[in-house]
Amino acid sequence: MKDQHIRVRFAPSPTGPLHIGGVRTALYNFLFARKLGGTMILRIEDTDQTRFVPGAEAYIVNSLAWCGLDFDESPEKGGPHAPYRQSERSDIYRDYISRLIENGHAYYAFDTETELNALRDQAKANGGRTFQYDQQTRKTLQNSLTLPEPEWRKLMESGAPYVVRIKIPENEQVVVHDLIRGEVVVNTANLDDKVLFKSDGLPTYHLANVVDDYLMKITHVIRGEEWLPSAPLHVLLYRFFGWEDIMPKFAHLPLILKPDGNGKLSKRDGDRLGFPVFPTEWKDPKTEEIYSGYRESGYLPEAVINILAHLGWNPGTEQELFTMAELIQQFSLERVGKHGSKFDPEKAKWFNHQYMQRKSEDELALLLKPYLMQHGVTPSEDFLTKVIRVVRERAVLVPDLWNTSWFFFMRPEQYDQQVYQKIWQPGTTGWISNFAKEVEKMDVFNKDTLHALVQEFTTSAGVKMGQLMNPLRLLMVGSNQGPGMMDLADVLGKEEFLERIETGIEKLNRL
RNA sequence: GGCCCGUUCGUCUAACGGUUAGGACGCCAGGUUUUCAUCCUGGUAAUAGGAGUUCGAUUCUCCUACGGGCUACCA
Repeated sequence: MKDQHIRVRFAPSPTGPLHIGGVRTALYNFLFARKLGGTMILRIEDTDQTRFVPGAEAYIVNSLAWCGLDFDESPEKGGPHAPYRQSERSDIYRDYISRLIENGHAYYAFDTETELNALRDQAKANGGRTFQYDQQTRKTLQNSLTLPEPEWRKLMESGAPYVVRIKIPENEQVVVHDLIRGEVVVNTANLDDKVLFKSDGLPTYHLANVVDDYLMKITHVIRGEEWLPSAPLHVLLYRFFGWEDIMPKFAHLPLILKPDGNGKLSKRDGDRLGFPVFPTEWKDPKTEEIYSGYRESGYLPEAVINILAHLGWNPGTEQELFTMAELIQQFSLERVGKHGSKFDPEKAKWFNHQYMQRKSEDELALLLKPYLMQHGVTPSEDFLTKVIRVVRERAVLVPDLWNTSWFFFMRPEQYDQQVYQKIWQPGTTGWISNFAKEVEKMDVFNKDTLHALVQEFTTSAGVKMGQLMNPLRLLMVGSNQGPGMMDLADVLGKEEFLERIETGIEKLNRL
């Protein structure tokens, strides 16, 4: 087992954007493969044509790429087991389903969806029980087990729609060995005769994933917990095909839950609660609805990865921040927890802040550039660096870079009225003008010399620091925001500093 | 309803059967910053309940409660 070549797959269905739960599943597969020198495969599970959403596959690939996750084999990259889209593999499944029928492990069923739905409604009305197509009820339904062969053959030839169902054996214990949960034992009496092959000629997930995992030589199936209930069915299929001894190992990951209330995180929770659930923005092609993404909200991909890695997994140390390389090195399935985790948007922000602080000045400048262009400002590199130095620590998300620095590039147009009312006293205009005159005389203008001047001025004029500094800030920024007053003045420079005092006082006096 | 999985501070989590039950986020308080944040220091706060096994259970077993998942010709 040690020297076996690890092969894992991430197998989404292209029914829409991938939310962060799916991204985390992809991430854990990726980390597992990369750590053990294995192969990471993307397989598109598009056997349900009715749920196909245009653009979803590209979204999945691109958004994972943004997160830093890539594949060794995939639909676009190809690989030794191509094609990697199940819709392009339908002939393969046809062969395998025939084998199951020949072996007596599957059978044809002719009951229509409407008939079965009627039975379900009836069962519900009668005693709250759910109708299942299983070892009991199949005896009373229309299938190749109950109908004489000539009869069901005739039905098929007449073009009647049919499906193929697995014939679940009676009263057997099926054991699933799960790397995260240990042994899960289920009696076949509780399993139903799931459809393996639909009347549209395509397999269901259950058949397709088992056949493909076998053909693609998958060694480990790492997927969400929602698949645990059907894992015994999959084990049975491996057994019926005679592949049980080379069956992949299973690891069912706990789910990511809503931050409030209960239940698994769903696509609408994000915009309902004010945080993204998708890695990148998604526009629903049908409804035109827009779902926000981490990228567009100003999160860094490395932060998103760190958040997800740490949601359900921990290295057993007190390390919180990881590079992808560290994750690859430290990841192990053994240290994945068993229980679901509520997503914490506040901690997500904290992670992003940490990564923002780790960026170099050049990297931050690059992140700020789009906002500068958008506002038509073209500062020198030197000035930009100075600005970044004084605002960087306040940036939690990428847009904060601009939100906390715009006033370095543009003069304030408006002045916060509340702040004005609060700090502007009868003598303020006079003090500021006198102070400005002193500033004008300065030969060297920087944070130290200005600070010295402020101290000297306040003492001799008999005003408090705040009485001078707060109005100055309002004149520079238009509000009570921003970096330290001395840093602010230092970056702005003497000329601009005085200019803003002059024009600002003019504007304020007109109010 | 049935089947399966789970349960340590509000949240994410750590703890070979022996710890004052640790860390992180949040929150609260103080300090720095004469703004707002950041930052620093400190604090608050948990083993769901009940039986058992054991010299000793957060840790093992069972029951209960609660939570979650599944229960489609969807994945």
